[in-house]
Amino acid sequence: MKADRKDIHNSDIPAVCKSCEARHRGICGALSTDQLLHLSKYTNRTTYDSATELIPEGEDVERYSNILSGVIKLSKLLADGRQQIVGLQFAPDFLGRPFKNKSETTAETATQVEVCTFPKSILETMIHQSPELEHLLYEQSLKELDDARDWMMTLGRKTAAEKVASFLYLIGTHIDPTRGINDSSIGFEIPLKRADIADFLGLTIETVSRQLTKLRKAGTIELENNRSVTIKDMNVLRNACEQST
Amino acid sequence: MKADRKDIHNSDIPAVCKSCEARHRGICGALSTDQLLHLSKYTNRTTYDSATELIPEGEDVERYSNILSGVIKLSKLLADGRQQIVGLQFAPDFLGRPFKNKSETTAETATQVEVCTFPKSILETMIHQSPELEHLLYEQSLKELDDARDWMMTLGRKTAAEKVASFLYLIGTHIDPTRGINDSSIGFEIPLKRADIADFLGLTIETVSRQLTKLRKAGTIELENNRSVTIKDMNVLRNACEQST
DNA sequence: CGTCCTATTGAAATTCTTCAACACTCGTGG
DNA sequence: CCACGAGTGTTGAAGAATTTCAATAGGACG
Repeated sequence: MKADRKDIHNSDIPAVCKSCEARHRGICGALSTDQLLHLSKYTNRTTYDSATELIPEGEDVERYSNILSGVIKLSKLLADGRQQIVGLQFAPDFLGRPFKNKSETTAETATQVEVCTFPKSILETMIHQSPELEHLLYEQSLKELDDARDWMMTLGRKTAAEKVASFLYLIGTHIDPTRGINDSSIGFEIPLKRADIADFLGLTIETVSRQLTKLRKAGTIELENNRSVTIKDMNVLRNACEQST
Repeated sequence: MKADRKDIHNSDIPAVCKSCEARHRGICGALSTDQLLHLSKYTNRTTYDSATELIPEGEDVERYSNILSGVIKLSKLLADGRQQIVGLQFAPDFLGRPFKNKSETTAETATQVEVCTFPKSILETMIHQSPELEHLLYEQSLKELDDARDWMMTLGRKTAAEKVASFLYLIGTHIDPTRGINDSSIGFEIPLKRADIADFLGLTIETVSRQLTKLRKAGTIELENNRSVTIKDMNVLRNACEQST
């Protein structure tokens, strides 16, 4: 992957892009210095509060984004109010649905979020010029598809206890990119409130709460307050995601 | 979309490709006559019986395919045997996971299936030469991602009755591409047995059976035998996919 | 004709939800 | 400074939906 990135001199890079994760691990890594410069003329860095709706379901989107920090939830709504979160996105993910005017999902911030937005048209022009850019977008979609299908297993076949464990495991493995892969114990802030967790897992708030209590009483996790959790041993948690017994 | 396809003279097209749906609506539409000719040297048309495992989960895949007829199910397995079908694929879908050696899912025929297979390496070389080909593959992945997320709503938030209705609606809208969009009544063979339907919906065989009986008694469907069904009115069925009451 | 595979149906058991009460935190305004 | 209300989370008890267990039936095939 690294070899695919354009060989650019750091000095030529637009200032806003210099230390940007989207350039290192996101889609901007596919762009040449010239392209980066061109794009940066139209970009807009913005910080949003938690619980801000960025892309309403079914409405026209005029800008795409790169997520710079924070967590975004993608959700769907039924007419009677039932909700399902169909994906979580972390930095430096690309946010948007290329080649389609209307989004199939609502995108909403779950935490405070910083994004770098740019007009749809600019990116789509660049896609036509740069197969490498389209390739990176394609790769992200394939990854999202793999993730979505993994989660379908969780939604369709796992018990409430396994679902909650799977959720904590997912967050634990995504929230902090700098975490060593071998750290068996980690602590973090859960980026979602109970209602969101419930909507992500296809459960009720109460069931989520009860299962968290059960994990706490079993010693698998510690809950400092509602949001901050410590996984005592990720291996134990991983086992809890799939109780073969 | 049609304007994007290469302008080719019918006489130059390889014989096997002439009436192939993969060329009209599948990924081969992105190929020039020369490319089609090149690819066709390595293709292999095969027919498989129902319940044949084409791609085992986690194993190396050496060939990709286009589905020419029939239905393929993509599934995942937990250690204790619980199974979830994470997608169904119909003609002329492309089958395979590009840019990854190991498949994340098992691909198995649900019905008798005819495929056109070709070596992974040939396609991946062509992808590098033809951005248009990669674009079509990308578009299919985006569609699969949209479908997967739709289904996550079904798995996570719908009742058993709504799930079974959603399944019949999905099949009814995919099984016969020639069907008029306005036909309110349609009949078809359900391509999955009860156990598969259950694995697709995250239910048990018994619950599926009971819900089908309920739909039959309500007059929404007719069941000629276990496999062949008539939807009396697709609009009524669509409403049953999401009972707002 | 017996066996395997598939599907249906009933009754009991289980899981999860619903309903209800209560606790905690935080910001605001008296 | 404290009271109040909104928002969030926990816990218990009752209820509902779905699963599990068990029995039965039909069709395909040797």
